[in-house]
Amino acid sequence: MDFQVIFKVNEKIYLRDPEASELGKQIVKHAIDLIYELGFEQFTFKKLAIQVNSTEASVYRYFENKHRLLLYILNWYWSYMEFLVDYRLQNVSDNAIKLRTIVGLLTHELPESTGSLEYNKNYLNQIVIVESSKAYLIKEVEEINKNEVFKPYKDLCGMIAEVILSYNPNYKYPRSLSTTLIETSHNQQYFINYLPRLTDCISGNEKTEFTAAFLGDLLFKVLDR
Amino acid sequence: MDFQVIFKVNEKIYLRDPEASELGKQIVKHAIDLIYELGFEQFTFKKLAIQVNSTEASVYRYFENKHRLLLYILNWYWSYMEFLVDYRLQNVSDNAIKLRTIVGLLTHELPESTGSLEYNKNYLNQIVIVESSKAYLIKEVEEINKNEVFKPYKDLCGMIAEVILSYNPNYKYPRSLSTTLIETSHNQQYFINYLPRLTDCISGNEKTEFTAAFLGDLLFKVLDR
DNA sequence: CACTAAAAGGTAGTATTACTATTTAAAAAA
DNA sequence: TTTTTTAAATAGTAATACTACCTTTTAGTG
Repeated sequence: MDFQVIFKVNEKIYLRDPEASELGKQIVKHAIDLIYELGFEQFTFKKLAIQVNSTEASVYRYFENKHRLLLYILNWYWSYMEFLVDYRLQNVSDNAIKLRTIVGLLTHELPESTGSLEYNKNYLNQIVIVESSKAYLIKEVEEINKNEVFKPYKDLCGMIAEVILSYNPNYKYPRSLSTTLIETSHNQQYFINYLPRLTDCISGNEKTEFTAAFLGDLLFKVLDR
Repeated sequence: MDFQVIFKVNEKIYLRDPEASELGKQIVKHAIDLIYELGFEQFTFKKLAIQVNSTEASVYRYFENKHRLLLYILNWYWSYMEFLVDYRLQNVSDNAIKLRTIVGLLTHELPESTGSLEYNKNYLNQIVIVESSKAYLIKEVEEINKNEVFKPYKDLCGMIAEVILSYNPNYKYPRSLSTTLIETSHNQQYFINYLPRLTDCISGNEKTEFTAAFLGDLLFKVLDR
């Protein structure tokens, strides 16, 4: 069984729907490659235009600026993650297993699918880890928040919060714990690779499982009393 | 009793010691004001030069670029926070009280001192909340990490980790929990103000105490079993 | 099928940003 | 006082982040 899932990203994020044209699709696809390669700071529309064999001005037809393009990519990711969580929790009745599944999804690479024009999931994952906080840590948050550009993140947070409450209806901070889970999964994965002294991950071979172990331990200790 | 505390910031961070001249001090002081006011993205050396009645090139004599200047400010903050933690834990023998004191320090504004040429502590606090992750979420992390520019952060993390271990010697993730505490304190304080649906803080009047309550609850549940 | 309108994309610019090389001024040492 | 050193300003450049305007392509209509 293999199927393609399409997400409609909030149209306030873009000027012209990148899904509606070949150039648009190339822009998003190559943007993911380039942001991964250069980092968001060094990434420019000029460099992106060269990659897609087009011009800077044409990229500007699709996105107001590179921050909007990042938001587009992250909205896609958050929507996809919410879909994955929902999908993987189907037919699971045990709330503890649900929570473990969520931790697993937040701390591991996205499943690679066979669809042809899909994004590089590994790159996407790294972009989420390194760049996602730059989407909201800006002066214009309140302004752009009015356009619901963070709705997919809030929805994902809400969905996880519901599972937390199902597991322990008396817990007082389901949403804050949910965002802590998400943000800490990014932080720890980043620190393990670049600033390991900020973590307790010592050997290289436990890298992939460390964050899940830490977050799983934390989550159940918090909810089990 | 009132005294001034001076911190020597790692000299690899600057080109010329800003503490050694009047212009240098003005640069740092006004940088804090401007980064607070404009956000790090909109902050430029040109704008800073105008504020200190000098020129762009003169600012460049002190710092290689605005990222280094941010690092300088954060190093100062991390050192100051480590000093404060150490100072406030003197003569406290109860490890639970030590942990509560740490949570309090991480979630509240820095104490305003009466020293004349000091920085605006409120602005500094907001800069830490909003901009600190931008200091390490960059392509050059590994490169600049070699110059020990994150040492004060690691030291603060290490000091908190020690208290965690004193409270519960069996806990397996003292450093990761320590960074989680620090980073989550920033995240939650930010979300409460700008994206409150990502938290469980509903009424405006609990804003100041919410993060401490959430983190205190989390910390002791994690360490008490 | 020709003609028009609308949409998509490209050309060619500008202001700002992020720097640097060179020059001048001020302070310290001889 | 003169020389040397250090600090700061002037005057640039290349790259970035856009914008106004023009051309091409596509779609719709008589």
